[in-house]
Amino acid sequence: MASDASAPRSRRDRPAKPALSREAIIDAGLEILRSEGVDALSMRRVAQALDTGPASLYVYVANRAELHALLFDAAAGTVEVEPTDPARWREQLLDLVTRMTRLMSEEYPGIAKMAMATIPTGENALRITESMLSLLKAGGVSDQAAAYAADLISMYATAIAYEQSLYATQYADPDHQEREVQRIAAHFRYLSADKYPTMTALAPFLTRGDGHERFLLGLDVIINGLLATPTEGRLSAQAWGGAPDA
Amino acid sequence: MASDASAPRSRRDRPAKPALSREAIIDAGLEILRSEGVDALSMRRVAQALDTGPASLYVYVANRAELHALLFDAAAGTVEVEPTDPARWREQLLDLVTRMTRLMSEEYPGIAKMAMATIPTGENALRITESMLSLLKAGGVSDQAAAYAADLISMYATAIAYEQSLYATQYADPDHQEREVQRIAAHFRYLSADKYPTMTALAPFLTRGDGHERFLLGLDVIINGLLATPTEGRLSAQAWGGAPDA
DNA sequence: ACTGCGAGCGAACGCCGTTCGTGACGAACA
DNA sequence: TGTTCGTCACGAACGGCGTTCGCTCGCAGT
Repeated sequence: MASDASAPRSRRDRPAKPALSREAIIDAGLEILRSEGVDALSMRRVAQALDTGPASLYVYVANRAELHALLFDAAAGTVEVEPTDPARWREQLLDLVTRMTRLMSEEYPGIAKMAMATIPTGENALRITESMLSLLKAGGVSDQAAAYAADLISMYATAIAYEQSLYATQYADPDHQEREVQRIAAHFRYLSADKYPTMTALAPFLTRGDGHERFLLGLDVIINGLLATPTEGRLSAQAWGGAPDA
Repeated sequence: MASDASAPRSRRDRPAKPALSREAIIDAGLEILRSEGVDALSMRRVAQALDTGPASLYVYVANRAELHALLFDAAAGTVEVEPTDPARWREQLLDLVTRMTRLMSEEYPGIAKMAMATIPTGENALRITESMLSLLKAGGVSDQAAAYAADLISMYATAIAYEQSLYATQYADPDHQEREVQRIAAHFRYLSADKYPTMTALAPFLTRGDGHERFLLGLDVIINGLLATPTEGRLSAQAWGGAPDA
């Protein structure tokens, strides 16, 4: 929302300090999130950025959880969705989920934590869910399967982003990160082959591939599984693919 | 040396206090986790349960993160794995993952948060991973696919448990929880059909099914997807199903 | 009997989320 | 114009957190 220019007088027309508002709080929060990560995002830190005390925020925001929800949806607003093209549904779906994940793991590191803690019900999150459902329907997925798949895929994107953002913040130095992977790989190799026969045998495979490759493969597995799981399988038709009853 | 009757006696005056140890700390932590949830699990709370100050814990535990990792692995120790029976691999896998999820969402509510924050590398976590890999291999999954699937399935179990434990702690009253679901369902129904056509059309499906049913269906989707995704698909054979090169 | 060591722990530091009471000030009203 | 009133801003405080510092003192080794 743009600043209101129609009101000639404001509480404090001093240009020195932009009036406190929900938008100002969200903007400040996003900036902190982007530059300092989610751990730095405290009420006090946001208040400090707005040159005020933490108590002042509570006029516009009920509590920390609400601030987080607002910030998440504001961040989600930067994800653009394109109209569904049925011929390219799978490609579009992969692209959408990739951008969601990138947003949560790179652009606003740590914001995935917020998405895990609450079901996102903000306007922008709904816009993304709408697009995802539309793409799934274009792919010929049944109503019930699409509804559940949207949940599953969102969860996947969020969990992946959460893990990746954790590594990114924990090992800011890429070399350090590489060394950590090597350390774990070595750990696998020294395991007792008696106790962990499969693991030792598969050790080379356990640490293979970079994050993005693994992400795309997981997405493929989910989508293929969706298409391969019968709409009325061994579970009740009502729960999985039947008609709504309410 | 109780010289002053009004002054509290020193802790040292007390005789047989169970000596502080890593095990005692873990036991106390598990008990708090079980009865009060992960949010109550602070260094101070554990110290209090052991009738001491928080500083004393740091002799045995490096920091909060290490305590969490220790607790997670101790909890994982209560999950029993049975020998792989190739004929029943799928059933056994579902059972194993179900028990993992139940552990994290019900028995030790909130412990899933710890599993998301670090790759579990404790002895008991490895035992479970070993079993999972063995079951996947018994199901005819390729080496590379099994290695990745173990990751994917663990992530799924953890994320599901995390969500469920959050609801459980947030809405301790089951009625309240039910009402919350209804509230969200109503929210979906009142969405603008212009902006969210697919969502409004699918609204009845979006809130259907209880947690456990959804959990099992997701697991089915993942396993089916695993079997349906070609070992050498559109991605390089080296990354997905090829032989190790190291 | 003495000594060195290290476990145990009291106290403190600097964070955190949240609440309370108060003061300032524009708007409405007399 | 003067007065009241409601609301926003905010200083201060409360109770909690993780972690560190340095002291005390029981005990093992001599």
